[in-house]
Amino acid sequence: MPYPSGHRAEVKGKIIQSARRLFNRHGFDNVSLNQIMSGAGLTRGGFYSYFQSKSDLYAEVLGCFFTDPEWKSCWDGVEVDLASTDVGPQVVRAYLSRQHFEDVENSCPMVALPTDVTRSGKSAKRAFETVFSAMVSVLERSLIPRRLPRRTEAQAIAALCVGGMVVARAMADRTHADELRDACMSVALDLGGWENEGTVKNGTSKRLRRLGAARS
Amino acid sequence: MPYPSGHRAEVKGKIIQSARRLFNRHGFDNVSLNQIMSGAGLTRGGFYSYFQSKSDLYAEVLGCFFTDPEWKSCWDGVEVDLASTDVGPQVVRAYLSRQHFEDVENSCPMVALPTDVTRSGKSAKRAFETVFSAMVSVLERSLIPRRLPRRTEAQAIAALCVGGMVVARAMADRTHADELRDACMSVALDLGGWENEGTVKNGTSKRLRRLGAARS
DNA sequence: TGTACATCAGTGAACGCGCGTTCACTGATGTAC
DNA sequence: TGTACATCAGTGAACGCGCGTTCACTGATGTAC
Repeated sequence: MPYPSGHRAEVKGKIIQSARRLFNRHGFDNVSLNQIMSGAGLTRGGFYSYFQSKSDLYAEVLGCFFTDPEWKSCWDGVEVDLASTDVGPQVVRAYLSRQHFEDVENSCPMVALPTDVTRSGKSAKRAFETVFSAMVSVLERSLIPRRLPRRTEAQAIAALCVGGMVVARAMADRTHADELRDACMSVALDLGGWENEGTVKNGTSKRLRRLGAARS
Repeated sequence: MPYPSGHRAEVKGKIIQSARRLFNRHGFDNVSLNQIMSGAGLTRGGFYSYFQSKSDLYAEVLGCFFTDPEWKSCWDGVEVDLASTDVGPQVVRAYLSRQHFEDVENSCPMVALPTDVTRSGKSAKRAFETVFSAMVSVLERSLIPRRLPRRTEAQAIAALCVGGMVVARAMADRTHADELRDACMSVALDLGGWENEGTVKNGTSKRLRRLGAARS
C-alpha cells in the first residue's frame, strides 16, 4: 500500500465537511465542485476518485450529518447532555439560541436546507425524516403532557423549533427575529410542561439560571 | 401608441405569474429565463424589455405575491374569510390543509421559499417579513390568550404553521407528513383557544363541522 | 379611403462564462530483490 | 543498504453544455396626409 490505509477516509471526510459547510450556507445547487474541493484543500479533478457524481455527494453528506450521533455538534458550544432528564428544555433552548441562529455553517440542516431537501430525491428526504424523528423522540421522553397526547405535543414542539428558526433567518430585521425566537421558546417550554422564567411566578431555579446563558 | 396601453402590463403580469409558479416549485436559482419566458408564452430575448436583470425579477415577484392583498389566493379553493371572527382557526386549518400541502405551485412562499429568501438580499427578506407580520396580526386579533401574552402566542402559532408545513414537505413518508400536519393543527388550535374536535369532549359545533372539510 | 411612414413588442442567433465531467499525466510512496 | 519498479492520490487542461445577456432584425400596429 503506497499510502497509509486511513488516509483516503480522512480526505473523504474533509471533502464531506467542506460540502456540509458550503451547503448550509448556499444550498445544494449554488455550490460548485471547485468550491467544495478548494474548501478541502484539493483541486477539482480529484473529486471523481471519491464520488461517482455530484448528486452522489448529496446523499453521502446528508447521511453523514443528519445521522451524526454527535447531535450537539450541530450547535457547537451549546451544551446538550442527552443523558440528562432535562434534555427537553435543553434542546429547545439550544435550538432556538442566538448561537444556533448565527452559526449558519454549523447549523442544523433542518433549518438551513429544508426546502432543498423538499426539491431533492427520496434518499435526502429519508435522511431528513430520520433527524426529525430523533428530535421528536428526545422531546417525547422528556415532556410532561398537558392537554394533548405526548407524541402530538412532541411533534408540535419540534416543528415549532424548526419553524421559528427558519422564519427568523428569513427576516430582514434582527430585532424582530430575536422577538420571534423568544416567543417560540416561551411557548415551546410551556407546551412541554417545563419551567419558564418568563411566565412562572414562583422564582427561578438554580438549574434554569445555569442554563439561562443559552437563551440569548 | 401602436399597442393598447394595458397590453404591456398584462404581459408583464404573465411573466411574473410564470416565475412565481416556477420559483415555488424549483427555488430561485434553479429556474432559467428560458423556462420563465416559455411559461409566459414568449421567447428568451424579450425578457430584457420588461426587467433589467434576473435578480431584478426576484424583487418584483416577491413584492407581488408576498404583499398580494388576496391572501386566500395562496390556498386557492380553501375559503378564508378575513372579515369573519373565526379567522384564526380558519387560517390555521387552511394553512395546514392537505390541499396547501399538495399544491406546491400555488403555495404560500413562506413554505416554498424560506431558505431561498434567507440566502437573498434585504428586499426579499423585507417582503418575507411583511407576509409573516400579516399572518401574525390576523391570528393575534382572533385568539383567546391562554397562558402567555397575545402577541407571543400569535407568533408561535404562525411559526408552528409554517414550520409544520416546511418539515412535512421535506419528509419521505406521506403518512408521517400527514401525522405531523395533524399534530401541528391540534396544538395550534389549542394554543389559540379555539375549539378542536380532537380533544374537546362536549361535541362538535355546526360551525366546526362546516369548516371540517378544510382539515384533510 | 388609400398609401407611406414611424413605432416598438417580440424574435432568435450569437457572445462569454462557469459548470460538471473526463482523462492523460505527475510525482510521492512503498515493495522487491 | 541500494536500485528499479509498481502503485495510485491528486493535478490541471480540455470537453460539451446551458446559462444570462446582447443586439440586429421582423412584422404587426397605428398615424399622417
